[in-house]
Amino acid sequence: MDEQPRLMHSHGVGMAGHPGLSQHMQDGTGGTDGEGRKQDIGDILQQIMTITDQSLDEAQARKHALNCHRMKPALFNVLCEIKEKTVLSIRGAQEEEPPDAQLMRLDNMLLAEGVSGPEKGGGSAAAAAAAAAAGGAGSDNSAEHSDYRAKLSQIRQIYHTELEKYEQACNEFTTHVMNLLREQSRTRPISPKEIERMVSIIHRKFSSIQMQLKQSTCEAVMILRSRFLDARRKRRNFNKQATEILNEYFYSHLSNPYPSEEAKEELAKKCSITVSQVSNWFGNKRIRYKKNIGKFQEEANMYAAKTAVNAANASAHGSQANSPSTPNSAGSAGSFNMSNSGDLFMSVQSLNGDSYQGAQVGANVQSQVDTLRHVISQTGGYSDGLAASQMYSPQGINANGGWQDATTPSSVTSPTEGPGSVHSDTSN
DNA sequence: TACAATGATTGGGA
DNA sequence: TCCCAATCATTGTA
Repeated sequence: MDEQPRLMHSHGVGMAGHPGLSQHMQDGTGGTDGEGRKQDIGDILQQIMTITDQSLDEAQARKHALNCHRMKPALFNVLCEIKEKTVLSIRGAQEEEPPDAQLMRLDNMLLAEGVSGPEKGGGSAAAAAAAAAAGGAGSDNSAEHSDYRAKLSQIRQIYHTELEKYEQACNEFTTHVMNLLREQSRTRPISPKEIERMVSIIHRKFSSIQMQLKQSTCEAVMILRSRFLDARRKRRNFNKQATEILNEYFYSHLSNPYPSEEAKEELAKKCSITVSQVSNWFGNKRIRYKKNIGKFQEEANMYAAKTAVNAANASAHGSQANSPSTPNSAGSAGSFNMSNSGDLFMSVQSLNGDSYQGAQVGANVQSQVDTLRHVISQTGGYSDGLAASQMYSPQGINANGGWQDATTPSSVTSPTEGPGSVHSDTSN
């Protein structure tokens, strides 16, 4: 550091732009003193040239003598400036580089994924976004979600550790090089500008390493994310109970199989699946049912009978028509009410054989029909519902291929429809 | 292994 | 935003 003032005092003014040298030579162009100084410079150059031939001690002594020589600053100034001009002509074009767009993209991505920036929220937000994109969060999904977060956190930790290492290494190396250059500036012409340039070169090199680190981190996040989403894409069939619950709801609301948001949530809870999965299931079911009604008739009959039997059992026990296997089995005030609606009677009427069922329903189902008739006569008050249900086609699909209007009599005819119950049929 | 069943995704319409 | 329709991709079964 204390060598600094000895290197270059100023730039640009004086004879040929070499103030130090000019100061010594300005009055010497025509006099004997000038001749003497030229001789001095010649001596210095000669000494420099021969310094390597001397012994170490001798060289050290000579070095010291040179450092203290009155012409040294001037000579260094000249050499520095020549060097400066040469280097500038080579590197001038590369000096000012615009901020790297690629680096900015990487930074933005790392920030968005929660790898860089504040830890809280970022990663989980990205994971939540990924979860939402893949259809919500169930019990399995939340396990995957936490797995995703754990892995993301691991990536984040590695990234920050490496980044710290790079920064530390960069600082250490920069300091080392600066010290080295300052030390060397005693014996060779090195300007502060050159040291600065060297530092910026080092920083550039390290930032390119940093960019590689960022790129690798981004790649790791992308791989993690795609794996996470792919795992979600792998479907698993719903378990039997879930399918039964969904089917029961579907067939008991056949005139308008559009569960409300509350009903979907309830179904999702009962089936241990997500609301999106419930929506998907109903979407698929409606279309597939409509496309091939005949194929689903037996299933429809079975669920209608099942629901009716459940209703009968519940009725026999003097309570509402709840069963453990039906969506409204919880029996809580907020649960949706799916049985005993007009839909059920629609199915019951179908079972009576006026339409397609006549030829298809087997003896077993026929006995269920008898049971249902019995249930109807016992529970009473259903005649209105029966009449109302006659407004619908057996499958609840109108002539246009769509389901009946949402304002179906199902909610009107339902004898157990309480004010607190959530009826999905009004959702559309 | 072929085929059916089924959950998920995508694009378009209202 | 929800739904429909088509389609994809995986799972289950004969």
